[in-house]
Amino acid sequence: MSKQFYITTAIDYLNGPPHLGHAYEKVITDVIARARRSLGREVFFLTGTDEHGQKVQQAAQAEGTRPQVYADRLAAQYQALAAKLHLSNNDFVRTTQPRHQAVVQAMLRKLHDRGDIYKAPYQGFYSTKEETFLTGKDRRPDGTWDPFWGEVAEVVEENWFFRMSRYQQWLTDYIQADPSFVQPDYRRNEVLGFLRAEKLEDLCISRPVGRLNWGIPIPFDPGYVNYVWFDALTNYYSVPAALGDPAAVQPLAGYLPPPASGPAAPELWPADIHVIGKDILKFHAVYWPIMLQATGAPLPKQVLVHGWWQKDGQKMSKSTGNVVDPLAVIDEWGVDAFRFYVLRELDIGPDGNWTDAGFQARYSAELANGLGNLVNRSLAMLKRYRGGVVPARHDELAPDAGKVVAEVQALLEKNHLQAALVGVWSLVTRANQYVDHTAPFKLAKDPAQAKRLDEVLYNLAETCRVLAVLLWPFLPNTAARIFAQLGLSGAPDQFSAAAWGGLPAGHALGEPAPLFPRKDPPAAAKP
RNA sequence: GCCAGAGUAGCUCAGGGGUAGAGCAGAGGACUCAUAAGCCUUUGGUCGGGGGUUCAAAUCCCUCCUCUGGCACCA
Repeated sequence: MSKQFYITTAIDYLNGPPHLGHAYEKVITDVIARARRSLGREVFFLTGTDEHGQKVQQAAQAEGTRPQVYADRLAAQYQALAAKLHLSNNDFVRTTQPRHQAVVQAMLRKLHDRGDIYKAPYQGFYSTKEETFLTGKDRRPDGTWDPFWGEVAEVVEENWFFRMSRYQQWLTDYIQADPSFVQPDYRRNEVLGFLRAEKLEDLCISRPVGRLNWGIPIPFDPGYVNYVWFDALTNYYSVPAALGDPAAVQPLAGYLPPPASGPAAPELWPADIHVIGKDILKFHAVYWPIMLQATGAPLPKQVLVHGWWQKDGQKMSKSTGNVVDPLAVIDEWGVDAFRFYVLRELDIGPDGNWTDAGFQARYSAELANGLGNLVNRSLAMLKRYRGGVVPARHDELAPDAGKVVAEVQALLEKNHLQAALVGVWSLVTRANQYVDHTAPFKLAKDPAQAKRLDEVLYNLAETCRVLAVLLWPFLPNTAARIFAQLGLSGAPDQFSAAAWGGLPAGHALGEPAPLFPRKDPPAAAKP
């Protein structure tokens, strides 16, 4: 067994139902996972939910229920989203799972023994009403507190701290030495920028149980629960460790019970890519590598940072109502149309802007009229003129297809998903041009042109097959439907099958049907 | 405020000393296999303002304007 390609999404905090941002991050991660599998790697794709903390505790309280009951209900929504997006995740981690908590506690004990965790007084301004410490940012310019916070008192309480500050220089050197550790480059520059400008402080990692009890207990101090960092970030590591991955288990030797001997443990750690949103960059590019370094565990190879979506040029917010509900879009347009729009519209990195008009334009122009119509016209002609039986191989479009296949492979290996889609569509366009230039519908009227018609029809059908293979990581449903319409069994899930000439002569097609039905706009009301 | 980055066709953006580019949108045309889709042709820009360097600037320099991102817990 060899090291798998291990990729993760951020885990979602259960403070509300899933929205576009959650769905987007999962789609790009899924495409990378599927692409690597298609290119021959064994892949482990992890997503999950972050279930502890004050907001969950309070939300449960407000409903008069226990936090675990509340968390179960919300987590089910996120699992349903994963299914609805057709994610190919191999596991779904929940931070309330015992397998996760055991690893978190093991890591804390090791760091405590090593002296990287210490207890100290924490001084701050505490709002009893909101049950939270306030920071300087919450203070108004004149130094007073907004009445929203109620009575604010200066409080000193003991807490546990992680000795992060001593790793600042090491981390700076590390990131400087490895340009691919944080991507895109401008995010890496941001990290280096504040590592240069600000002094890292030690991290407060606990809360007294009197204030917060919905958390993983600090194993060496029953008066405290763990606060966020060692709980949430550690999910990436706890799942491999719980599965018995030697690279994850070994650094915690003596702190974790030895894994039950069972089926061969997967080799996952270190993660190849953590896909995250720009809002949690610092935690993943600063806190997390330091936590791992202190633990003596290898660091993930890359933190890949995506941007946020706006709607119609404005920040999405529940109060203004300009939100995009991914589930509603999928119900109306299909999951592949949703995946296509977010992948084609926005490159990984910058912020994007969702517009319904833009969505419909891409659906209509690129999916229905471009890809869908190409497959439909190609297969319909093969059915009509040749009874749906594939003619002898002919290679007229092979060079064009081969060029696109090579280009898309190179782009997939660099996770340039948007550019890869542009590349795939260049083959769609090429094939549509080919139909017009060769005019098989005219050839069909002249019996003397029968051989030429065979050649053209083969090139078109084979191009459709190649397209299915190329599209698999992005639009798995559509790729599978193209295969089915070509009468091919199995899934187009191996990139090597994109090599020209896979359709055998004499093979019988399935039944052609539009892949993306035209959506006529509702009858425009004329004034 | 500080640190990055960006202003190029109606829209989204590429180009980075030598005759302004692509996709979409718009206009026109020939066709008819197909989801009235597709294909071909085409209109359109003093490259944010001003100054400078140069034989030559969208490109390099200065300056101003505007916008965006980041500056420690919202995907």
